[in-house]
Amino acid sequence: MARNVEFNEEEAIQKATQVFWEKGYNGASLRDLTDAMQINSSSLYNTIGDKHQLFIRCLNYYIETKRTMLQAQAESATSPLEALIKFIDAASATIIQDSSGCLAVKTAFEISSRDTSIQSILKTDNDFTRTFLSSLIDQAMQQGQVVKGEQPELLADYIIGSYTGWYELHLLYNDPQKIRKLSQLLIRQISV
Amino acid sequence: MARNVEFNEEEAIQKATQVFWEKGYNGASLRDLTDAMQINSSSLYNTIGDKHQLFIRCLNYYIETKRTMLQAQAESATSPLEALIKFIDAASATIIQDSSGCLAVKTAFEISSRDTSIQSILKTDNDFTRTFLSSLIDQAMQQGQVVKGEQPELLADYIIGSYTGWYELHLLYNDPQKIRKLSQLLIRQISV
DNA sequence: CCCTTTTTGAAACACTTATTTCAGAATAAA
DNA sequence: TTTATTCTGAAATAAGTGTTTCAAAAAGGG
Repeated sequence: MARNVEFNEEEAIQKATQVFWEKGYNGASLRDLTDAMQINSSSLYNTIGDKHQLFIRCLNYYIETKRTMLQAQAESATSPLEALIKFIDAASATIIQDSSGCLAVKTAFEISSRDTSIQSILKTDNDFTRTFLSSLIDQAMQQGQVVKGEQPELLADYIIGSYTGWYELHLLYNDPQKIRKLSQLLIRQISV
Repeated sequence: MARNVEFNEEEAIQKATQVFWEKGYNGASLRDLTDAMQINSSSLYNTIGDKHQLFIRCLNYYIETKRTMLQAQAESATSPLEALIKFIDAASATIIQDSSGCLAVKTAFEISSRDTSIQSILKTDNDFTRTFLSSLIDQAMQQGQVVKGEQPELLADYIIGSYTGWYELHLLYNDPQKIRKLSQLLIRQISV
């Protein structure tokens, strides 16, 4: 009945994500994006929408990919504390690998305070991670592997916040050893 | 002999800082900036320079102002641990006040990985804070107010990193109580 | 006062921005 | 094969970008 879409939408989103990741939302122009996606702007506007809608697709794609990776690491653990440690190790390893930082964190600082729809995506992701971590912390406390006396949710936010801090330090110093030491210190602080 | 500059340069830098702070480097247009500074772009280019040079002036102005404020708090303390606690409290209070986050941290995530001159300004500031904090930590350790067994410099980075993390959490949730609890948790973690 | 020097305001600059238009190409059901 | 529908490419759009130009205004020493 009608012509089919020629490009692979998921591949195009991947390419665009890379551009936003490197240059940020404002730093990435539509030409940068369509060049990387190898599609014409009319195709973009016909299927995905405008720059903002494209960014939301990319951000969701990035968040889902990353969450899957981090949790996969934790699931191979044999105890709650080991799962926590694996999660933290995976997080620090990711930071060391990605030279341009975390798209979610970058976005939080670049535009989240001026764009509530994006803010809410990031909050949802944070809420998810907090729930995941505080469940692990709660289990680890009951097994005596993590010091009781602190609220699991607070400790979860503490871990999430540390992760953001490591990203900044890595962006500035590009010193993998620094990040590894900080992540090990965090593990020492929460476990006993 | 010749005409004088009509505008107050420091006031203009202050106004521009506000704009960069709210909108980020890429998000702030030259018209946004000159409107706020209430000067013509020719005056800007004649005295301060282009957008990049203006930003560097603003970033330095911001960093110096903030550093002065935070250290002033610490200096009124009667013991190294109290100085640390006051520094951390002042940091969390600042975060809660500033609805648009920290310009230095925002800049780190927005452009520092692609702009070495700005990266180096941020590094110098971080280095300065680390030296300041690790000196306090060292003194507090010798007085038995902070747990020995960790390197003061690592703990200093730990505090700096936490601070960045709180900023992100505050940008997303705008929940002062959350930041206060996290800063108190940090104080509990380092002191004994 | 004049004269040199510098600053200012308004406009122009060349280029980039995000977005839209539309003729022609591709598609697949009728 | 026709036909209705949708997609694509190239171009056009209008507004915005950072930056420069330049005549006129201001300043103060000679």
